[in-house]
Amino acid sequence: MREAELDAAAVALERTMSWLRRAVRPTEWSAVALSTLDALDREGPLRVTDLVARERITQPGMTGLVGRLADAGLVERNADPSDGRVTLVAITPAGRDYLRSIREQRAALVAAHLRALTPEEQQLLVNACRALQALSARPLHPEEV
Amino acid sequence: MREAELDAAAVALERTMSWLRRAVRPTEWSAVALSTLDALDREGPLRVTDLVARERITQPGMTGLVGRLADAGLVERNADPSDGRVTLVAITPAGRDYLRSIREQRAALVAAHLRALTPEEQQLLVNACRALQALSARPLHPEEV
DNA sequence: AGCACCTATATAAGCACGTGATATAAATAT
DNA sequence: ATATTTATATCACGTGCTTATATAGGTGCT
Repeated sequence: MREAELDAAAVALERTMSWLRRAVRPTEWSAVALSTLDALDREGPLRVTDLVARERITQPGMTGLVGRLADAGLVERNADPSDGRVTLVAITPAGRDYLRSIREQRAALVAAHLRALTPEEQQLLVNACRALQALSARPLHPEEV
Repeated sequence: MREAELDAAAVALERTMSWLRRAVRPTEWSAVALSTLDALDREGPLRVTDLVARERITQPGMTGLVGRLADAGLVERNADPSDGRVTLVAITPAGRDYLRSIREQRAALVAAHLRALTPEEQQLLVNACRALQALSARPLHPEEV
């Protein structure tokens, strides 16, 4: 029965994800691009290979994305002094600004919807915040499922 | 301060959405396609225009998507007896089967991650289920944000 | 040192799935 | 009846991925 509850929670989360996709205004950058910027913002400079492992995307896809982000000035590519093969990707101030503006805009939209829920429902979601953070902090191993 | 809590919850939800995108295995069908199938499954046959209003997609895009789904046998297009212009789109049994298999697979993956959280965190998420359902049931007006 | 192999990234060609502009056909209004 | 509006379809195109392959740097063995 605890299993059933967890399954129900998983389904609810998945459906909420779908709702969020429809709720947020599409941006000029793809979901992968935003997620990549977020990773660089929170974890500092990363190699292309690291980003490939994080995002569900192929290596050439990530190379192309990094190239477009660099052209737009949102990230910069630097050489790794200790290994001539790798390119270290770092977010720029402009990238941080852009990311923050998107986050604020989306949070405002979602918060507006939250405000329309009942106070009890709002409280339940506020309480669940910690758990959501723990969940979304979980690393993803490519071998699973 | 309640505002701040709601904002924090909104941010946590948004970040969880991003995590879910990375967590789930990409399917042969796009997120829009799955969301469209879900809408047809839960609300019954809909017109192309209804689907356009639900999903963040243009009308030609939806016409194309419906065409591909129909070619794959997941939906069928029928004429509306009361209005010769509209095509009513309905999910087929094969479409339902496919949708169910995806939902089960994703729920299993998310549930596996939930099981790795602390019991308290699990309980918080189980409790928040009702609120998530209420949130994801909210209709989206195109004029907002 | 020299050679084979491995690893990190880049390049190239192609395809899926969107977009905007426009066409067509049915309904509605005058 | 004709004009206008509405619902869908078609067309040409672009972005952002994909797979396959190339290139250049690192590693290990003799």
